Amino acid sequence: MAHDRSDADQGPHYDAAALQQKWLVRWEQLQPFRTDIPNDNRPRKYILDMFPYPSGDLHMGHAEAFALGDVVARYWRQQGFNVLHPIGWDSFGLPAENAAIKRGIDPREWTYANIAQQKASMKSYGISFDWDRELHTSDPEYYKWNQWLFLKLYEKGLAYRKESWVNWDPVDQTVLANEQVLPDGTSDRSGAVVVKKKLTQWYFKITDYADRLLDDLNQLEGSWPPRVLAMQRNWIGRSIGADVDFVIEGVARSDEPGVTTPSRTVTVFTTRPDTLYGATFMVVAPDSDLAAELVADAPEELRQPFQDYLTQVQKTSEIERQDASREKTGVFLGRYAVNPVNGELLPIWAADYVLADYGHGAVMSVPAHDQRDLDFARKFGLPVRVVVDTNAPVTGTIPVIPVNPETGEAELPDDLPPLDPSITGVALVGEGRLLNSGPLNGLSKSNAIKRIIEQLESVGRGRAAKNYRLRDWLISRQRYWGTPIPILHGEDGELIPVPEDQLPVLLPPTEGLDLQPKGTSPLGAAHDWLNVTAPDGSPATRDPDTMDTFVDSSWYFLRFMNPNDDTKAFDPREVDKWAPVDQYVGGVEHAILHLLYARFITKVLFDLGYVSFTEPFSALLNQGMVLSGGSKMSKSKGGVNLGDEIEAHGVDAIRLTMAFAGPPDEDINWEDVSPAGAAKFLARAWRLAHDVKSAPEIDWRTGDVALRRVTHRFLAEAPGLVEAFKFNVVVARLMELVNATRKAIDTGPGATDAAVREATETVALGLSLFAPYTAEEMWEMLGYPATVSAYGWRKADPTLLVESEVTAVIQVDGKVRDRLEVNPKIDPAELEKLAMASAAVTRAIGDRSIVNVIVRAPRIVNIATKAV
RNA sequence: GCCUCUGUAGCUCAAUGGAAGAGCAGUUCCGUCCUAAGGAAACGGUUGGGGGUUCGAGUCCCUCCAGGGGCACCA
Repeated sequence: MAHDRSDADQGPHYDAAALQQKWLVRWEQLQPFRTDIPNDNRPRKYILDMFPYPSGDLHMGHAEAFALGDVVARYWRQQGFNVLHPIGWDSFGLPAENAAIKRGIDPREWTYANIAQQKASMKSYGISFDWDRELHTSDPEYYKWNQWLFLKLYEKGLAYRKESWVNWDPVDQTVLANEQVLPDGTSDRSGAVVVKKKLTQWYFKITDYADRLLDDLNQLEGSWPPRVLAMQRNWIGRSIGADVDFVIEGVARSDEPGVTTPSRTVTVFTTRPDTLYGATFMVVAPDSDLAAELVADAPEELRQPFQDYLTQVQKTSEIERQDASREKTGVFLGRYAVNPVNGELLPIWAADYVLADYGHGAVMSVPAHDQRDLDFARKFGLPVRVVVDTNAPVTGTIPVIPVNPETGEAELPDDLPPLDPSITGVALVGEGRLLNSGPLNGLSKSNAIKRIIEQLESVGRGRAAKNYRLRDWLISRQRYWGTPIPILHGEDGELIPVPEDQLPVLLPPTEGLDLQPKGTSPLGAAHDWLNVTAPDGSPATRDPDTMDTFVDSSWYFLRFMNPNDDTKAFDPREVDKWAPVDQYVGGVEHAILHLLYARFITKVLFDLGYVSFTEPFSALLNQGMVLSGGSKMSKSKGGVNLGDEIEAHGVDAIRLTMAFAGPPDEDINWEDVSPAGAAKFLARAWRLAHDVKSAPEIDWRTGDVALRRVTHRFLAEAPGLVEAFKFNVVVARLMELVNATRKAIDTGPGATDAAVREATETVALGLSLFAPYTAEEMWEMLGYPATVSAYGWRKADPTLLVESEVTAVIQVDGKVRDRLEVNPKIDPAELEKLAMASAAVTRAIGDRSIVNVIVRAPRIVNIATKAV
């Protein structure tokens, strides 16, 4: 830390700012982290930090993520690996466009100026990136390959257009993917409440990969954080069940007397086909085509109520609609479906608890065994039939439920038998034997499901089926600053892919364009750009939308192997050498979005034969957030500013603070950590190197054995700790080593001892993972040429790890009665003999008889006794 | 409500089923013209509660409590 010292005789000062200035220049010259060393046959590691959006300056979140990722990268380099640790910029996207609009400048200008600034901050932050591989997704040289990727998906039928209800951000005036809508129904970008709009948009068919995206998560078990795996599984949301076909009876047409509409079939998806005999009505989504179709043939007096209901539903916000506690609403459509197993007529209702875009937009309602259906049935007086015996007699009586006289609340006894759901209002969702179900009676749930599916299949009225919560990925955006979609629209509306050799479709200049969001793409107004000639000579227009920027980031990790190749997106040979990414590092905010898309695109590229692996990121480390006062730190909220912290304590102290704060995946409370403490520790470490009074050539074996043991324990322990991401523990161990070395210098063998040099060099090597400036300086002070990052980790000497004597604990009935200093290789029988000979032990046993003696040499002997 | 992770010293965390530890902070002392760096010592625990398995449990099992995260009208 920089001190204003008036007194120059105070001894050596650790000056972080000076070290930064000195080594930043040296590293620029030495380029220690360039990866493309020819004929390098060291084993490889691909360590990747999620590339940042260029917001202009480094913030706390980046500082933490990059510090932690760099520990891993530097560690593997130190372990003798050829490490690829690249960095790039996720530089397309809304913030740049919005900022540019606000300032009246070109988004390019704003973006690339930000990158220049942020790059400088990142360089001084000392991350061991290979800057030669830097890429920008907003460069035509990059987004050309987004377009290539789009065309590949299009050829494969994985990119398609459809009209659908989409999420519309009314502030940014663009559509959003499902994944970009937060659980509270707001946009993850603008924070605006998302509304539904019916639009024709481009989608990627990620649902084709739902099974693989789900099943392959098992491969990642243990190397991805459990919560991310859980979130992905939830998001994909596979349900297994059956499709059941119901015939809907024709109805007499009101406009043409005597004419009956033909009957038709409606398929519903259910996870509980075993309860089919308990179905008492059917519900369709009010906003589905099916509802409109059914009601069209319904009696006149039912059509108006339906229209009113639909209008009301469409006014309901997504947030409200998803509130499960909200009272059920719905209207009867005047139509009936025939239950395929018993011929019963089920009235068909429209209700907004059924979603149009899940399953078939219709459900069979089994109110006895589904809470939603039961709520609905009770509201509208529909019948309830129990078909599963959930392990207790079903009664129709209302039990007397004791009421707590103080609180006035009902106290339900634990052994309350399952009751008629139509009375209790509680659906019976437990498992049990089937009843009231014809041939299914007496069967268990799983057998009943098997049997009913067979039964339905044999009459062609149903089949086993799967459904997913996952929807297709909507990739169109009505904004300027993104990758143009490489499709032409012909005169007759036909879709014409831009030929590959005409890529990239460049973004037109912003001159004359109004980028102000207005609901349609600004590119639509770029007439010279928009109107083109199709390959067959006919006039056509370009697709005016741009791609979701998550397309850009879904494959960028493949581009780092040859970021400047203008002949292909990536080089499969080079990719094979490095990918998949051995260690991916980034924030948990991408647990679904980016990671799911990248996994999807990787699988597509695998199927297309471009890559030989199906999962892009073999291991994932999620760092927590940096919090201040309980909320995420950001410039806008004021409070602690990264730049100020670095100014005050130095880069190394901040990086060390990040690593030392706790397990990487936990949030950091800035109030709980002490960058000043970290700086103090660094100064202490640095002073060791200053104090060492021996030459590099000195033979460590001549050094003080006690200190050497501490050093070698650290050498033995640290690698495992780093690999388990226990960086905070490594730092704590480093502090112990520094303390032990200090003690050896001041009150032990002194600064000339070989063990002091060995320990100090080990501190420098260990610190080089966390505090590169300090480590580099220490290394130089210790008499070695730069850079410390070129030196390997040292192997612990096993002879220094075994103690010459260990303490064996002698217990009687689990209580410690004596301690013996013994040879670690002591024979169990001998240890037992020694234990029995102990006076303290004999005393503890007294007149009790020995029933068992457990000997675990050399650690412990436990003598179990009982009264005679 | 469901799923999931986590509860050990003031804080952050260690501890192949075998003696409950470290770092930081705090306390006292030494040092100093003053301040700080530096040094020394001691303090700090019902391992969230309760049950079980075991010769032996922070560790394994059950249960409850607390906190974090995710999902939640997806049939």
